[in-house]
Amino acid sequence: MESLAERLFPGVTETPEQIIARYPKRNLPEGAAVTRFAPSPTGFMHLGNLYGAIVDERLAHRSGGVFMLRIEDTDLKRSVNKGVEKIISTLGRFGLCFDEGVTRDGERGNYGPYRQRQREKIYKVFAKALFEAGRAYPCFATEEELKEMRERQKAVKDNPGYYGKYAIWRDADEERILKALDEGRPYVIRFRSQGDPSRKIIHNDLIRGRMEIPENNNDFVLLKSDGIPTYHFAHVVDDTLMGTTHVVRDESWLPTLPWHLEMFAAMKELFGWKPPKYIHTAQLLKLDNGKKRKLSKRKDPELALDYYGAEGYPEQSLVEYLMTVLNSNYEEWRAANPDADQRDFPFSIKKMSAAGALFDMDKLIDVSKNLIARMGADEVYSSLYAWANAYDPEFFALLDADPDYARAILGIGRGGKKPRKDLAVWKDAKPYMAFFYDELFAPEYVYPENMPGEDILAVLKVYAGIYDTSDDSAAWFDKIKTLSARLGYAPETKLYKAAPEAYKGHVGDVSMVLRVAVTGRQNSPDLYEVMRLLGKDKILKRLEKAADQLER
RNA sequence: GGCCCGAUGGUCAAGCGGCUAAGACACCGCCCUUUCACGGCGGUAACGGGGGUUCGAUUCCCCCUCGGGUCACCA
Repeated sequence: MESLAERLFPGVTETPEQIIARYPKRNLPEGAAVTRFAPSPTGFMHLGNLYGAIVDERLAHRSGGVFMLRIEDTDLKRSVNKGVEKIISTLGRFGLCFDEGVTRDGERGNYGPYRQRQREKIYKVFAKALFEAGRAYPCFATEEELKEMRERQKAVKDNPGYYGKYAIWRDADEERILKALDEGRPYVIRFRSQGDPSRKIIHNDLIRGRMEIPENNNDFVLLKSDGIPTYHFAHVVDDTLMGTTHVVRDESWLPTLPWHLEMFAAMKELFGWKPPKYIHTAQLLKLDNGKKRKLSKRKDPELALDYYGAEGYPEQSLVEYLMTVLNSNYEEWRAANPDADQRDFPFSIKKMSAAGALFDMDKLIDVSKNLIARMGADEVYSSLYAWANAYDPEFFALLDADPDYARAILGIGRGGKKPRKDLAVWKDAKPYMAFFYDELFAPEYVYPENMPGEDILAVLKVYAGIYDTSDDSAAWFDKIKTLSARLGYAPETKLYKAAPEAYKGHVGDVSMVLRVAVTGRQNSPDLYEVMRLLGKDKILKRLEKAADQLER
């Protein structure tokens, strides 16, 4: 004769002890943290994912522990083809690599399977054990019934949930259950709570410290009607079997923490299980109409990590920025160790804030500018090259056609004690470099207002005759000074300032004419360097073009 | 609405009973400078309110307020 447990959990042949034996205690040094990144394979990777993953990775790798990837695919609606591939490659770009768990072509490690769908039988074994211990029961309530119930609760201002008198299947006798089973009605397995919200439990969170939270009294779902566990149950089972020591997740999990703790308490009685350490992280917020709110997938493109790739933020910029949010002393450390590897920073949970942080794009841009300013021209070129290859074919073609030229352009003002910081993202490079390429050269001839047209024309014409590629920067500038003086402009700015009435303007004005003619705009990096790179032919053509424009 | 979390300048934040309340970003001014970028110097700007505890509270406790989160067979 088949028992009720066997009918409720068909196909369960193993015992909990057999399974537990397959997941031995890990052999790791004292204090080593085992963490896991456990996303649903939605294919959507966002800032919060990265934020949490950095914490997981740092904790594991700084302690000589293990960083694993577990895929929480218990909800089919959230699964997407290639989702896993996307997760691994995205995190990989940010320098986060897993030691264990799901991989591109399978999985690695002795604590798998690491995809929850493939662990179905394991969960059932433990659910069955809970049932047999009186800590779980089947519930045949339909969705409509539950919905109705919630409405009733709302109407009488009771707390929503499946508890107390609302737990209609909690005390069903075997006869009733068998009848429902015979009728083939779908059912879920619920946890039988013994909690009382008027009592408090003490929880020590690694970020928030000591917390007092009411006990749970909800008979929440362990196994859904398709036999797949909810997140809550899977969390308890997996993180125990896999030996997770630290669970990092965002604070929106705090409200269900009492559920998890009560499950652990039940599992402790049965199998001696203990909960991991919890790290409930603050959320990244955004200011919207003067109000803070959680970043939203629909409304905020900057939530998606793909956004930063397309804009051309170096991956490391985002990591650096997130580190400054994660550990308040990171900036100080970075200032003292400008060239150190970010991984050498003594990351600490103690330095993490419990309060939510507004995502600060200005700060990210600043961080990114500094990061790019520290790179050499070759590194800038190769990163820019890769970015353009993916996002800007026209620009890519130019970069590809003459790598040395591009590298030389990017090398202007780079490498010294006070490097230029023109670039925050790779997208900035095209407008910054555009005038170096005839294909992109789109001049706007705006000359100093104090200069009459004939003087401008004279500068353009005369200079065309005296520019010499072999001049060094001093000789080059001397020529401009001499030209200035000849036309009635002060050869030194100081002279002009001392006696403005004696001159029509100063050498800066004359330089500006040349700059505008050659670069097509009023701002540029060092004009001497610019001209050297452009070469005499281009310079002469551009001077001529500018003169033509003026004469017309 | 119940429950939970949080609260120092516009933003991120240091502070952990006694300070002229750091620093960074942003903003403004000056200097440097042939433009820009960089750099230097300086400036505006904060402990949400009320009660306690204490010789003394930004710091500890309570209440209020405000902000956020969460109340699924989603994670």
